[in-house]
Amino acid sequence: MLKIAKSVEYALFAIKYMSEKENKKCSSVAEISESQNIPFDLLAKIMQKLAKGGIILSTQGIKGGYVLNCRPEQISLNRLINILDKKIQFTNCMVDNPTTNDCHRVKNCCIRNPMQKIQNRLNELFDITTVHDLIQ
Amino acid sequence: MLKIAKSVEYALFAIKYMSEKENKKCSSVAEISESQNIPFDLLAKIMQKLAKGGIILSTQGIKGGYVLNCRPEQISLNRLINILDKKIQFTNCMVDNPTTNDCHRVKNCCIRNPMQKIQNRLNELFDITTVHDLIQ
DNA sequence: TTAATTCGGACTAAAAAAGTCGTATTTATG
DNA sequence: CATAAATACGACTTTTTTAGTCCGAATTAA
Ligand code: FES
Ligand code: FES
Repeated sequence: MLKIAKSVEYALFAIKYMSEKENKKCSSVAEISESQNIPFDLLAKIMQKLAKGGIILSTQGIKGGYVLNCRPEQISLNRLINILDKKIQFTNCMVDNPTTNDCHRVKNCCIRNPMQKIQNRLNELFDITTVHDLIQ
Repeated sequence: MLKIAKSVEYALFAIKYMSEKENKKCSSVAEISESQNIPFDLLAKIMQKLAKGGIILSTQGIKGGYVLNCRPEQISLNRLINILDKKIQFTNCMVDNPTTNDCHRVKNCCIRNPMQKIQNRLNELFDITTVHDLIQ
């Protein structure tokens, strides 16, 4: 089944929440988790990845939390997916230098090139789609 | 990870094999499985689905096997995916009449419409891509 | 000092995909 | 008619991936 990971879905709702927060106040994981019905621990991990990925800024300690570091218009779906360690990889040979370890057919794989082309189209689609497009 | 199911990959190789068979002779699962390095039992199930889906015709009994029932140009990737019981479903709410059972957010889900649009684009892509495009 | 918060890794559980097995049915051929 | 080689079909197991949980540490406002 070709599906978008739940973590990406959760990240979208979290970003939406933060983007609607008045005058750039930061939001705690607890706050987002409760209001958006997302498991706390899971969301905590997602937020840490978003912070590492530069999408949000964190403040530690009591009264800490997260703020958006850029506008949803500036975040592509593809970037979000990458930050959350998810991948678009149609076949095992869709990597830079595929070895027989990736797939034994690699030496003489007739589907590699055509598959790559479709995958590229999907990547383009995910590149031009912004988080803003998805949460408005 | 957005990936194409192995069964779809296997089906492509099987169809390629059958399409290259001279004068419409039928191919047994054993024959395809060995030449294409695909687990016998798994391929057997795939072939049965392809037969039910009308892509290939089966002949039972000794000297039986499968023949293509249409040309690879006439089979879209989407059709192949559907026949093999795989789905393109980005979120749980990407169904005809989503209930709160599919996802509790369904009543007021802001990502449903925009997600549906991207998913539609992917479906279009998979509709215009034929098996022939993938195995040449 | 304390309590609320992020940080980060290890772990478990659930779901999906991949693969295996057993038994029945079909049919060409000796 | 008996046999062997093939498909038919469903149940089952294993592996992989995703989702979710837990715990202890570090940070910091009050
Ligand atoms: S599918 Fe295996 S190498 Fe391309
Ligand atoms: S994501 Fe749950 S209803 Fe759309």
